Parts: sequence; structure tokens; C-alpha cells
Amino acid sequence: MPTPRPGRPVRGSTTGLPIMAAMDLFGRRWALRVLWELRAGPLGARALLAQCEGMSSSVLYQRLRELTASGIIAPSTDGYELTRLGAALSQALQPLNEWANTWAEEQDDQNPAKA
Amino acid sequence: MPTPRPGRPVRGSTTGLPIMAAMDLFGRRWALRVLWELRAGPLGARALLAQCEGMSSSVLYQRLRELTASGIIAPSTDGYELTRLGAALSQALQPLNEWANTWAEEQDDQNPAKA
DNA sequence: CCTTGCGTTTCGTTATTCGAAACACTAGCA
DNA sequence: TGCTAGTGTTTCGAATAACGAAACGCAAGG
Repeated sequence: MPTPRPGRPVRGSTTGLPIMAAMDLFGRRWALRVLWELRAGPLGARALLAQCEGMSSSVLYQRLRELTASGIIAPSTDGYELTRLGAALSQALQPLNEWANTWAEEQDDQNPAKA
Repeated sequence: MPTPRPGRPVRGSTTGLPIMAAMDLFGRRWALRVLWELRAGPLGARALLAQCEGMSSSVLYQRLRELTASGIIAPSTDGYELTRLGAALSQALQPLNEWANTWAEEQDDQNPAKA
């Protein structure tokens, strides 16, 4: 399975729509998480493994290859870091983070913790 | 594997951080895509299958169960539809769509189509 | 009845991920 | 030199997730 790229057919869509490539790429386990962990600065492979408890190194390296091929991350002297494009993506994911917080509040409302 | 919920440990994180639950939930194949297809209005199961070429019905129903349990979608008379929470999520994903478009432009720059 | 269309489940096959170990390389140090 | 410890990375069998096609149940229409 090739790394999804905008403008090309991906799993689930032959239209080449960029969002389809993005959803194929990020709908893979740990892909979003790796981005999340890199948002604050470069990290080495073993540091990434430590932060993502339960991720196996084989998957980490597969994701690193995919994200690198996509131009979202790049190797640096300190490990891997977000490219300019990756930093923009990180910004674009900020609303998702905020949404997750409101999600959590609603779940709490349905199952309040004692008081 | 239980459906990830904010405030509870999920695959890859015991912190209960909402964003971790979100990344577990959406880092599953077709999860983002199903949301995308529902953004314009309710769709039935077979219509969803038709729009997501290549998705198998068994996975569709698993995703539908997960998204329903998460309060993001709900069954309606017309099939499945986004809840208020799901509509907010759809909004939160808009920047991702815009990012994907810039992503596509950058890829074009690296490999221009003739002119 | 019979067909058609829908929602849904089942099950054997294939693809992806896990998990742990190993390999390669570098730096520090006796 | 030789050892140790710390990286980055690959390998491979086992476990899990997804595919793919078929089937079941049900309601509506002819």
C-alpha cells in the first residue's frame, strides 16, 4: 500500500481529492499521535516510542516513512521534526483538540462524578 | 477493544486526555471518512457503503457502533446523522480540509503538471 | 406469494499491527 | 583494545483488524 498523496487515488477514493488522501493517511493507527508528539519540537525515535505507550517500533517506522514521504515531517539532527507543512497541519488540528475537550464535558454531563 | 471515551484510558494513553481518545477513535480506518460523508445530512447504511468505495459492511457497522457510542452520530428515520456534537466535530475538521488543499498545492509545486 | 430494497450479521481470507528480539553504529571510558 | 550504554532501525512469528462476499430478516409493492 503506497503512501497516500493528494491528487492520486487512495484507499477509498479514486477522485484524488486532497482530503481523501489525508483521511487515508491519518486513518492509520498512531499517525495522528506521532504528529501530536512532535508538535513541541524534534524528538528521536526512542523518545517517540516512550511517549506513545504501546506503539511498536515497527509501526513507528512505517508511520515515520509515510509522514516523511508526505512532506509532513523530516529527519533532523535531533531526530524527527515537523516541516513547515507539518507545522501548518498541527495548527489545523487545534480545533480538533478543542472539540475533544467539549466532548469530554458532554460525557461528564451524562455521567457526573458524584457532584 | 472498547470504544475510546474521553476521561478513560485508551490505546496509547492512560492519561484520559480527551485528545488521546479522539486520536484513538479517528485513527481507525474509515472513521474520518464516515463522518465526512455524513456532513451534508443523513445517509443510510447502504448509501454510506456506496460512497465509501472499498469499505466492507462489517467495518462500516463497527464504525457506526463506535461513533454512536461516542455520541457523534445517531440513528434517525433517514439512516444515520450527525448529532450536535458530531456537527461541531465536522466544523473542527474544516481546517484539516483546508490544510489538505495547501498540501496538494505543495505537491504540485514539486512535480508540476507540464506548465 | 414473489420480487425488490434496505439494514445488518456471519465467516473465511487477507492485511495490518503487536511484541520482542536482534542488528548496526556511535560515544565514553578503562 | 575491549566493554558498556545509548541511540536508530529491521526482522519475524503471533495476534488483531479489515476485506469481501454471501446470507439473514424484514418491510413495501405488485
